[in-house]
This record gives sequence, C-alpha cells and structure tokens, in this order.
Amino acid sequence: MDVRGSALWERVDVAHLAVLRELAEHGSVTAVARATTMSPSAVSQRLATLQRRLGVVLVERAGRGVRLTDAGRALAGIAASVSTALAAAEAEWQDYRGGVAGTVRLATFHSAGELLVPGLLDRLAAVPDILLETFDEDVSQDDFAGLTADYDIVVAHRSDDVLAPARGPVEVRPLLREPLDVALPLGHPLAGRSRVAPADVIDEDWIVPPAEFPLDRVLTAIAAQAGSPARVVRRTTHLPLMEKLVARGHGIALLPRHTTRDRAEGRLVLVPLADLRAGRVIEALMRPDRAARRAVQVVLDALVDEAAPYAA
Amino acid sequence: MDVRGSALWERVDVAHLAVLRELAEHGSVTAVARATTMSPSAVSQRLATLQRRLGVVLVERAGRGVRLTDAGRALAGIAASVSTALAAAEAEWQDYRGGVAGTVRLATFHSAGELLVPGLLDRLAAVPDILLETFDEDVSQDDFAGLTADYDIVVAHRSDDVLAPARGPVEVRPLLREPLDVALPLGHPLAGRSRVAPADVIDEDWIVPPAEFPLDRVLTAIAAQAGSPARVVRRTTHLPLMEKLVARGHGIALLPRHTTRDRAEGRLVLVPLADLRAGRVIEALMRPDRAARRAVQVVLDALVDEAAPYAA
DNA sequence: CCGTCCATGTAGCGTTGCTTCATGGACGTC
DNA sequence: GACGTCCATGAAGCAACGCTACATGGACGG
Repeated sequence: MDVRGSALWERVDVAHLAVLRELAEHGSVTAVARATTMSPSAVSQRLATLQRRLGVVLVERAGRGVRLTDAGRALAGIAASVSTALAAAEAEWQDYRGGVAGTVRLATFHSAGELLVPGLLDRLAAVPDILLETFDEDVSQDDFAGLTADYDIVVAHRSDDVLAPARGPVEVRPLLREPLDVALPLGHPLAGRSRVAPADVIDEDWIVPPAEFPLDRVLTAIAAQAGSPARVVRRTTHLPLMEKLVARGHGIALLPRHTTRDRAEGRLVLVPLADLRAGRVIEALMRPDRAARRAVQVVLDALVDEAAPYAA
Repeated sequence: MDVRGSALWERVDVAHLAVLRELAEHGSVTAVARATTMSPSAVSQRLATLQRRLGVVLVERAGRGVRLTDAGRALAGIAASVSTALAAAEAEWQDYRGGVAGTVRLATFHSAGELLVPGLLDRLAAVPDILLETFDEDVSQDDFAGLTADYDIVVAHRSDDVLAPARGPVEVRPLLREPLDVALPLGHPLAGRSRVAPADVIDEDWIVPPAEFPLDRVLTAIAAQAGSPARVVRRTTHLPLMEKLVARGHGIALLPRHTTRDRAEGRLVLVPLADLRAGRVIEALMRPDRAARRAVQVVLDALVDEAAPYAA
C-alpha cells in the first residue's frame, strides 16, 4: 500500500491473498474455483504467482489434491484478518453512504427455516437493497461451522446438554432455545398428561433423526435417565414425516415445541418432559469477515428479532 | 476480497484507495506523485477511476489545486485504517518469516540527530536487513506532525510548558526530556553560580531561535516570570552558531543541556535556571500504518534505548 | 498581460491475469 | 494390473488495465 519501506503489498495483491484463505477453508483448488466463480486454472495461477512473488512455498501436492504448508496456513490466517479489516472498512463506507446494499446468503435447517424465514422476509421487505438468498442445509451437529465458508449466515442447532465447543474463528449469535416435547398420537394413553417422565416413555417405539443430530442426543439423555436403551424404529431428519408417523401411531418422537405447534397442533399432542431439561439451542454462525458486512448485520438483527418471541 | 455479497473490493483496488489517503495528507496531486514516485497523471487517473467505480465525487478543483469533498475525506479516513490493517498483517507475516527487513526513513532536528543518530546506527548495525535513511528537518513546533506523511519516524520537540495537544491520528512515543540551561561565556559574572533566577538574566542580550520554536517559548516564560521583556539580539536555529556567539560574548542563550555538554563544554558555561521548570520534550511521531511496520518498530525501540540515559 | 504552476485529458505501450485446452499424476474400480 | 475419473497445472491467446510521456487548459502572481 505504501511505496517506500518494505511494501509487501506492492508485490502481493490482496485478491491473490484471498484465494489462499479460501483454499484453507475449502480444501481444494476446484472447490475454491466453484465458490468464487473462477476457473480452476485461475486459482492455481494466483497461488503460483503468490508463491513466486513471496519466494515461499505455500501449497504442496497431496495425492490428487493440494495441502497448505505451514507457511501457507500462517499466511491464510493473516489473509483472514485482512478480509475482516477490509469488510469492516467497507461497512464503514456503507455507513457513510447510507445505503445497506448487498446479497446475503442464509443457510437454515428445515425447521428453523420454517419457523423464521417467512417472518424474516417480511421484516426485510422494508430494506429493498438487500437481496436475501436462502438455502436449506441440515448437517450433523459439528458440521455447521464448516458451512460458514459457503454462506454468510448459518443457522445451526445443537442439543443444549453440551457446552458450545470452541468453534475457532467463527462468530456465534444465539437466537433461541427451543424446548423439546414428547409427541404422542391423539389417542395415546399418556396424551392427557401435563408432563411425562423418561421412565413413562422409554419403552415406546421411537422415531428420531440420525445419530449426532441434536434431537438424537436428547433421546440418549432420556435413555440414560430411564436406565434402559430407547428402541429406535425409524430415523429421518424430515420433521413433517416424523409428525405424520407419530399421528398415525407408528411411534413417538421428540419434537421441537414451537416449530411443531405452528404446524401440526391438532393432529398430535405435545407433552413436556419432567425431570429432564430437554431442548436444542439455535444460533447463527458467521465467519468474522462476513459478519462485518452491514447487510449481513441487518439480516442478522432481523433474525434475532424474529426469534425473540421464542427466545424464552 | 470476497466475490459474493457487496464486494466493494472487486471494484476498488486498495492501491487506488491509498492515493486518496496520501492526497488527504499531502494536499495536492503533485505532492502525492512526488512522495510515491508516480507521475502526476497516474495519480490523477487513479483518483478518476476510483470515483468512476464508486460513483461518488471524491475530489473537486479548488483554484490551482484540488480539495477533497466530504465523501473524499470520509473515504480517506477509511483508507487510513485499511493501511494500518495491511501494515499490521505484513508485520505478522514478517514475524512468521523471522526477517525484519525494510527501509526506514527517520527525520530528526539537528540537535536530536547529533545526540541520538550515531548511537542509533551503532545499535542497528546488528540488524543488517534494516536500511536506515536519516534526514534533517527542523520546523516550528506545530509542523512536526505534518512531516509524518513523508517519514516513517519524526523526532520532534516541544517546550514542556504546554500539554501535548491532540495530534489527531499520529502516534507518539516519548524519548526524553532535556532540561534547558542558561549558556554563559566563560568570563561572565554569573558563570560561577550554581543556579540563576530569571531576574538575574533577563537584562542580558539574548540569542534564540525564531518564534514558535520550543526554545523561544521557554524564553517567553522567563520574561513573564521576571516581569520584563527579553531583549533578543539574534535569532537562529543553528545551535553551534548560538554556542559560538555565546562563547565570544555576543549574548547569552538557552541551550539544551545534554546536546551542548556533549559538544561545547569547556568553551562556555551552563547554569541551571532556578524557580522555573525549563525544558523541552523530545518524542517520536509516526503515522499508525508506519508504526505498525516491524522495521519501524525495531528502529523506534533502538531510538528509545538510545535516549534512555538522558530520559531523566 | 504573461509566465508559471497545477491538474487532467489523450495516445501508445507494456504488463497482468483471465479463459480455454491439453497434459500428467493419483486414486478407485473392474 | 489396466482403465476411467478426478484434480491440479502448464501453454497459448486475448482482453483489460494502468502506466509514461506529452499536450491542453484553467488559476494565480508579478
């Protein structure tokens, strides 16, 4: 940036540096090319010139793909902070100009999308300069953070029995905690109860998502408390399917209270669990540089507002 | 930096932004061209493309030169923070690589240069990768800050009767406080005294630097305390000349203790002032982005070390 | 009123970096 | 063990960008 002195930036373009950072997150040249709408060759050439200009080896081949060297990892970390600073500067400029324009890519898992996206779009209708693109992404509990490489905001969930782990360089904003209730068909013997204990329901047939999904972890806790394992008869991540199966008597399930009430109340019964704090935490994850963008912040704030009624 | 989203940095190059910042500090296109070794036309074209890409007017003509618009000033401020972030990133990279290379431009006023530069060079001999360029710059008290646009480190002085004023975005590192003594010829009636009061010396012929230089301000304070104005017979910033004039009986002067003692002791007598705290503060001034460079920090640390013996 | 200074256009050139296509190595499969 | 696939990289060609050098046109001062 400055001509005199050492002037790293006379030789190295920040745009070139950015691909290194993307490579660190996406893991392969082709993935970076896909994510940035460049050709793989362009990505490769950028990396090559970067290394030539710096006189340092940053990437090395590893089998079919590439791997960052130590120096590459170090520089990618630096590139991340540059990204964040640049995004902050851009935000400052947008503040000055008044406009909050931009495209925001939001990933939600199904039930959160159902719960939050419609109201979110209503709120954002007042901000015409922001284009919100929404995507469905439901992955296992630990994989949400990785999605932040592809989206500006990732709505993630985890069972609230585990502390939020160190998630590295990802920013977290809590949205809501959603209690999990036992869903029973209308004619079920326990359907009239105001609460049920783990021991009451452990011998039922259960319908839950695959292992390592938040809802599954809670069932594990129930089984632990009841002292006997749960009998899982079907696994699916698709909540409406779970509801239909429960309604027709094919088993019972743990279902998120708000989401289910909005949709399936009347076709089945939700009974809170006694003796166990069962719930899932829903939060927004972002890479710091993306979080620094004003358009992202506006969407995030709207998301928090939208979630507020459920936040209890 | 990022392809999706609003992507200001896809349109605007940080190098282009940098010229705006330089323009804000140097004030004219030609001055920026000189400072950056580009042609004036290149500077002008960068500004033009910057405005075209942003769709905003940043500079406007003012008489023979140009003036920043409000938007231009705002963006220049942002450019400054970008510069700092980039310099910090470069420093991080240099830390990783181990080397501390670079050219550092140091401006000193004459007596500080005499006092500090020889020892500074000794200290830096151990760091072969740093090239130190030194320059003499002695300006009036308030103009030192402006020199930071042209040098990495500016050694400045001010009389210590005034509080350091808000110096905007300039970083300050104190180096030493140098007492000012009354310099008398060897045979002077007061030459044997251990201290002299303002009233003792106010009726002498005085030799001082031009107005608004630190030493002049101290004489003003002496006159105020003595209750009568000082009779100034000659003005010069050149300390050796002042010493010679004093030694030959053409008047007396206020001279910095350490500098003078190193050079002229034996040819004149230095007597401390009683009833008045007379001294000048010597400090290093830097622009934040320059201060973030490791090479600059190394030189600065050496400078502080070199000044330490006098720091009392 | 003229000379000087400053900024900005214009022409032309060099460099850079992209796309497209071809090559070559590594892995999985039949 | 050979083939197909996937991935990264090299070469050729082209387009765009930004610079230097020079010319133009206001604005200030003598």
